[in-house]
Amino acid sequence: MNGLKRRVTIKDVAASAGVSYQTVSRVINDHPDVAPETRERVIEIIRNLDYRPSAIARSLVLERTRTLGLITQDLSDYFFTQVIVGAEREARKQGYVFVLGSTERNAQDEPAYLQLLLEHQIAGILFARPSTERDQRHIKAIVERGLPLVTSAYHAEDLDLTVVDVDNIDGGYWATRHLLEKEPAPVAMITGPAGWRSVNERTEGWRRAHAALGVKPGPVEQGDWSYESGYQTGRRLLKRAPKLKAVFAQNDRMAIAAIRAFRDAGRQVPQNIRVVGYDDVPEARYVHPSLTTMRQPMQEVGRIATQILVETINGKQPEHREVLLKTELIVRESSS
Amino acid sequence: MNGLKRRVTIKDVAASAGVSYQTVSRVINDHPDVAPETRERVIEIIRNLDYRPSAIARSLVLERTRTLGLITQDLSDYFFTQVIVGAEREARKQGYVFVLGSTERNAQDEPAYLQLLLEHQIAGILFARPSTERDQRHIKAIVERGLPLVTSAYHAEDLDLTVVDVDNIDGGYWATRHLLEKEPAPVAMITGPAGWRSVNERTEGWRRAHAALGVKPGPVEQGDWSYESGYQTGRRLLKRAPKLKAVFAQNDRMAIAAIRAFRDAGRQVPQNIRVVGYDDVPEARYVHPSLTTMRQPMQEVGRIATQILVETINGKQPEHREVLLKTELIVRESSS
DNA sequence: TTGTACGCGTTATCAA
DNA sequence: TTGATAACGCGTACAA
Repeated sequence: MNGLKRRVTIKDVAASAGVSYQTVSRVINDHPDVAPETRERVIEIIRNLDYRPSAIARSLVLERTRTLGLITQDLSDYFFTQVIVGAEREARKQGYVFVLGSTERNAQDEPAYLQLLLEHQIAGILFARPSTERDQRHIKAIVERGLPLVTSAYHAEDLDLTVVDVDNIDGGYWATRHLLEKEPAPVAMITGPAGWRSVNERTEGWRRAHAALGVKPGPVEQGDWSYESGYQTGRRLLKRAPKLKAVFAQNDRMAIAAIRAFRDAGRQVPQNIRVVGYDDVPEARYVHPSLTTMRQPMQEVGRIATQILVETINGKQPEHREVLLKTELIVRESSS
Repeated sequence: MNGLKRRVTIKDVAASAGVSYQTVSRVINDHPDVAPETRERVIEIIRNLDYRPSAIARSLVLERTRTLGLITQDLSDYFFTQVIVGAEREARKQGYVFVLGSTERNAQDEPAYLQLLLEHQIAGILFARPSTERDQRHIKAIVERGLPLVTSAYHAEDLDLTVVDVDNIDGGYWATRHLLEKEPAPVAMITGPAGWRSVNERTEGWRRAHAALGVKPGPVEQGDWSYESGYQTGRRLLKRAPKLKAVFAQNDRMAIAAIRAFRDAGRQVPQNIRVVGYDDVPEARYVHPSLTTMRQPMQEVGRIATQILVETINGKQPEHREVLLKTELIVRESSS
């Protein structure tokens, strides 16, 4: 077919070194019982022949792979791509690789990719996608199967999942509090879609901040994280509350688009309306006005999630079922 | 260790169905010689037992996997994440999975992940990253190994690679021509980093557009695709050419940041300076002013690249060594 | 310290 | 139409 050279096997190395292939195996796996000279000679040959042990054959006999499944949804979502970057780095460090599960929005075809992943004998799964009700069933199937599973930002009420996430209550609290401290007026909010835990939590933080400062909460509109929805909900907020002073948008995209909507309606940000977003996407610094936002340690989320996943695969019980990392308020023009 | 249930094997199915496991294998692989009733019974049992053939064992005997390697660099780059989305969808459709290679910027650790990929016996590699000189060596190693390789947007002078890309000369031409037709004044340009083929090509298109309309080309500054560099080069352009009328930035990020720099220097876009970007990132519609840009069919690039890769794996010689898809000019406020 | 036999789950070959 | 057997590359148990 194609010009793929025949694979160099452990036997080739053994023959070339004049030992049994068992000895070569011992060298590869750092077993103690092998004479130093033999070891050196074998290592030399391995290098010369550019021999690489077959992960396939190894997996077959060991009955476990060093392959992890990565389930994601939307690679254009900044949060999750950053999680993936951190996760992949950690996996590589540990000698694992990630195979890409579905990157589609459509949750219905999950069985297909799950099947694909299971056929590939993955040792564990990282769920790097937000919670929606639809895939509870699939998650449950994974858990029941006994397959190690760690999620980042994915929560399920009735399942005892290991979750690595950002402290969204805290994040929502400080985003709102920052606005309230500038001026103790109701802070309107643009939320993400219903059913997301991060949405409920950021909302809870927003509520608590108002309670803490004794201010009545402002109006709430629900978006879907997109620019488009940020623009639309921004317009609706203005209609409902023409004297709007401050807005907390639960992600940067909606914040940026809402600012655009305010501008189109003749309002100035931050002079008339102050805005805080969430994420600290790269463009937050460069849009006009630059955007005050809550920065999240996303790569760190991916790193820790992968670390816990590998530990779980190795039979260790995770110490905590939930790891929450802190956000950081980045103040820029939009709230000044 | 952990509670992983023992895997259901072909033998379990065979025993349960009262046939030899060979017969089961025939059913799985749709071989003709099997009695209809036997087939049905086996299929029934397979479903009941939730049996899935082991891709591992299958790969071992077939000496080829249905695993592809994905080498990428920067998941926060819109172009490549979209390519990946298209690639993953196509792979899944064909029964292949992608394993994630390095997502790091650092080209030095490539051997490590390449080794990891090779150990996993990948059937082919998709390079979804831009050309830089540094990894020529690794690419060459892959090609010499006879491993099927398709790149998207990655070109190498001395290697006969199969490349799927966007027609950047054409894109650069029309971006520039659009500005020149608004007003026949020199168009300044903010390029990407030196050494990128896409940069050279967009630059060539820019040059040709000036030639076509008989206008002397404007000044050129080199950025690195980042917002930050767009801001800095924007400022520098203003210093060099205070009467600047039009700018073509080779990506949207730099365009958005340059607009910000112009604003900070007291210039209005598009009233004083018209700007065109490249990519059509989602925020292009929502920044102020909204951004005129060249849209690229990125998912399509990924889809076609994967399709060609799988064909190559199956021993088919690709018809074209280079597939170029067309860009589309999206006119918005920044050039009006 | 080194070598031999066996098995992991599957497909291909050949015989029945 | 079906079954028995070898083979893929490797690690483990045991023997030498």
